[in-house]
Amino acid sequence: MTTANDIAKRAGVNQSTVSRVLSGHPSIPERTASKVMKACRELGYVPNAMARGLRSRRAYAIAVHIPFTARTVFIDPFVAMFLHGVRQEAGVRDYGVLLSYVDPDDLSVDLAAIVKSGRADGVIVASPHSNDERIGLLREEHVAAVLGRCEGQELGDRTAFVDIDNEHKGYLAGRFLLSRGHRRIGLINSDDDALAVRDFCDGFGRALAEGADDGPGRAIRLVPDHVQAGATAVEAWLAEDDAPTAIAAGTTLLSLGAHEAIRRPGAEAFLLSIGSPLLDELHPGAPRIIQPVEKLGQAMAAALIRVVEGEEAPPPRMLYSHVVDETVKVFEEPHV
Amino acid sequence: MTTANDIAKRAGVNQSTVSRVLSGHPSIPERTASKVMKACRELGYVPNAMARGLRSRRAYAIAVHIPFTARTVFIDPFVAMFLHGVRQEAGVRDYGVLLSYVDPDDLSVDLAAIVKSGRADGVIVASPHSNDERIGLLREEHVAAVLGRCEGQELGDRTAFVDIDNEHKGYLAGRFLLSRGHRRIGLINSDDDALAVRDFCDGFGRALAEGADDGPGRAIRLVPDHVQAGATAVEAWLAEDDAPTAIAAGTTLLSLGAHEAIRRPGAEAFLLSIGSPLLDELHPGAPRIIQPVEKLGQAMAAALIRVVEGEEAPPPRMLYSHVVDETVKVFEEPHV
DNA sequence: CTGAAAGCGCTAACAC
DNA sequence: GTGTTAGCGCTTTCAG
Repeated sequence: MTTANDIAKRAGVNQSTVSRVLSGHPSIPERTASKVMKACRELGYVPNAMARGLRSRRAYAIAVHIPFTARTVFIDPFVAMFLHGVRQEAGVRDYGVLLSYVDPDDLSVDLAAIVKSGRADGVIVASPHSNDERIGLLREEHVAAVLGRCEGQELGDRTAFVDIDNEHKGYLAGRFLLSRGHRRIGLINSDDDALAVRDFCDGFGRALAEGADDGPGRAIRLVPDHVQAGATAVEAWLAEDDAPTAIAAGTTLLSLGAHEAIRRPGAEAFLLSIGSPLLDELHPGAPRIIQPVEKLGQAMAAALIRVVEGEEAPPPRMLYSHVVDETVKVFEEPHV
Repeated sequence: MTTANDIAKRAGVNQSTVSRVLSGHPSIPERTASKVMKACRELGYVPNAMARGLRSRRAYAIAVHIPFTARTVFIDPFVAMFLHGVRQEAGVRDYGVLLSYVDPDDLSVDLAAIVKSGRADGVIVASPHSNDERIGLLREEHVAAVLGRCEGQELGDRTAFVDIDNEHKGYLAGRFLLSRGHRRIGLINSDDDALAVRDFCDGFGRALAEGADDGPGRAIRLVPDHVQAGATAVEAWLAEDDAPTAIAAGTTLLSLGAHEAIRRPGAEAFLLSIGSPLLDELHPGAPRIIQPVEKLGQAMAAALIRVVEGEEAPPPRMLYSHVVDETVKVFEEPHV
């Protein structure tokens, strides 16, 4: 194992000089720096992260907490894309990414422990049900964390918020369908009690109020978040007398289910799906809502790293979706 | 921040005794242990992983290297399930899981660096194209690693191999279709040059030789690994004169594509898919090959941890798939 | 600008 | 059985 001391000897300088060169300390003459760098290269030196972390009281790593219990996680590409974004941003800033373990049978896992142990400097909590009690603990322990939108959460000085604006997403969906000339528009969404779902519905309702024939009461249907449930529900809906002429689906799985339904004989409706690589494969070119999922991962990582590096927690931030139709036309709704 | 010293003072013992208690050292009287544990609980003590790692020269963490560039990774639940398995096993053994960052544009990332830096004790390389040159470096640097099957890789003393037996999987697929009475059976698989694909085809060919009418030459078709490509190919195939009466699909996406094809008018064939939560959603109850994906993650993590804990690298290990049909009947092929 | 030296919190000899 | 002690490899004062 090569240490900074080995480099120092080889370069004929003091070990602390090696440290300074490697951490980009100012006022190091070119000549010294290059000597050191050369020695590093020759010996294939990689600084020991533990020693560095122990001394500097920083892990240069962030943890990502994702409840892997949900079956949906295995199906919806959301998580993979999100993680990709996190890694990208963390990688750029030379931070490691740790998967925070969650025992499926024991959700009482201590989210703060991974930070208290010094393995990570902060946590990204990517739970859709982020208003659980454990989050309060993070703030109490002054653990750096970034969360999605969570109602009723106080802003700790080490807590940042970044999320996709689901209300806007729902509004966007409604506005888009209206813009296509539809007046009886419907939304099928998950019956999950996640905030994301409620916000989406709220936004959709707001759009409805601005131009649809139906009120929100009749235009939104909540079903279990499964392909088959979505297919069944949409099929039944379209068979009704006052069936909508256009439907938006609020989740990836329901989108797939809705696609099943509208191609069954007798059913006919314009369908707006949630976009994902999966949808692109199965229904290329379908009108779809594009969510900035990778960007969400990046933004959460960036916000967290900012906090752990001592900057003030940035103000809550929302990311906005857009609609793509006919593979070229992009539909956007300005967000206030 | 609470340290072992704080615990020691509170419990009225020496700091090293605290260390001993926490690392389950033998011959510690019940009374001392409980005093220490009590103090830990009261102060919410979490040992500092860096200090521990620095001293013991172990990170108690493993890295997972997954090439996140491939679009397929976002669609196929394989990766999420695999990661789940890894985390599960690592969690049980109190190891952290680190995502090894891969710059999509720069695959020259040093796989050994994460271990040399002391952030992780070993690497799981989950690349499907695992016969790339970087792996040789792992062995040269004596980095603990666990790989899938890779042709031509020498066994380093710190290198373990665990993989799903794809040859067996192909054989299983062929045998299953034959067992259902089909004599003209076909396989549609990815045209990717991954070993996994070749092995699958080999195994399928072996089964064919034992009882199908066609030779392997005509019975296997390779197409790009996309839903649409699979659908088109299967549709065309089934329209031919000597069309197979049963088809196996070799990948998740091709399975979905094949499903598209066989429900188009005029096409008719028995279809054996690759199982996944995604398939369950879209085509519940379809005959399918169940691969032990989570188990693969667990097994790779277990093998790696064994190696990093100083045990000899276990011999290469294969995991076997089975077929589920009619939601109850399980079809297995013994593996030699 | 660079060297010397003091630890970060823990583990693991080594004493007793 | 438990205390004492010497570091692990690095960062960071403090001198010079």
